[in-house]
Amino acid sequence: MESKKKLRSTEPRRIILQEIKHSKSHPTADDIYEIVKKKVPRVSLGTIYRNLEVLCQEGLIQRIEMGGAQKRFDGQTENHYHFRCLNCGKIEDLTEGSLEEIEKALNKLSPYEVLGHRIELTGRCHPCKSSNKSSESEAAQNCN
Amino acid sequence: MESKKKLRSTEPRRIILQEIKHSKSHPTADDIYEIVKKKVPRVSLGTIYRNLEVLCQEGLIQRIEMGGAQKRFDGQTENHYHFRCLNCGKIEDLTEGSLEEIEKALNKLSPYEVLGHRIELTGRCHPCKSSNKSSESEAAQNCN
DNA sequence: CTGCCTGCAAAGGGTTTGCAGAGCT
DNA sequence: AGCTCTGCAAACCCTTTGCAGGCAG
Repeated sequence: MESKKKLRSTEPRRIILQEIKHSKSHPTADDIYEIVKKKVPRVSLGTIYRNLEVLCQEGLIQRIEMGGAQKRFDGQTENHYHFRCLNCGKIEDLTEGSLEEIEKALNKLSPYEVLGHRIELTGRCHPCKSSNKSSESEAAQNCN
Repeated sequence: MESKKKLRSTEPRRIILQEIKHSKSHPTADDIYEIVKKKVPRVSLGTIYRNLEVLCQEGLIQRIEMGGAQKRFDGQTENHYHFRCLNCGKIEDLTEGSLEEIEKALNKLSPYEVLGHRIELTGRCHPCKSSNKSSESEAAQNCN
């Protein structure tokens, strides 16, 4: 299922992988570009995208493409769910809880062959809830 | 929560709303453009996008922005789930089944205030499964 | 040495926006 | 009449790609 080709270990590639694995912020391609540029000033955005693509193919990282404009990347490749704050846009992993019962129920849901699934919860993170300043309306839930 | 401003009833807007409500194919902006153009040849893509935006804000339609490149729109505004075929890209609504037990389990999942959620199942629809020609590899599940 | 990987720059696709005129209400 | 909506076209943003040179294995 994964390609397992021989990947070369180049400096940009090493840094990209390492940053995504260590980051908890689900960075965008551009976030990663900025980070890598600090260590490899001449790196280009094209290189970032090409490496993200390759690393995804190898199953070393994962793409998140649910709500929101830009794609984000996740170093955790196990199946898990995401919480996205409608106010500040932050994305967090949901790893706690009884995923099993959900997954069991999900598999009954489709008449087709189910190979995978994605779940994204939306709402407000604690900081946004307490500060209570809504930078985006709640209508964003249905239409961001 | 929804704006409920006075929307004018113009021909493009009427047709756009009607088409999305009647369509089961979760059309993209461009799909809608093609349809509307048959009845209003001079309509522009800008008008399509502006109206989709407004209709979303009013809660009359819904955006689907999970996997896949282009955004798609859905006339059904109730919370429901989608199945996307990894092979042909088709998106179908999942309305059957015990959504309740899933939703109950989901609400326990996040430490934050949960306002909504999206679930997308991926797999193969019947036609693609039987024809068995994979236009995209299954690796696409994690990385499309 | 081989061929993967890179930087650069241009192209691509989808979406948004500024403008002046047209159409609802 | 007044303000929204429209067509048109340009701008935008993110992402992808072609090319020639560079570097890992």
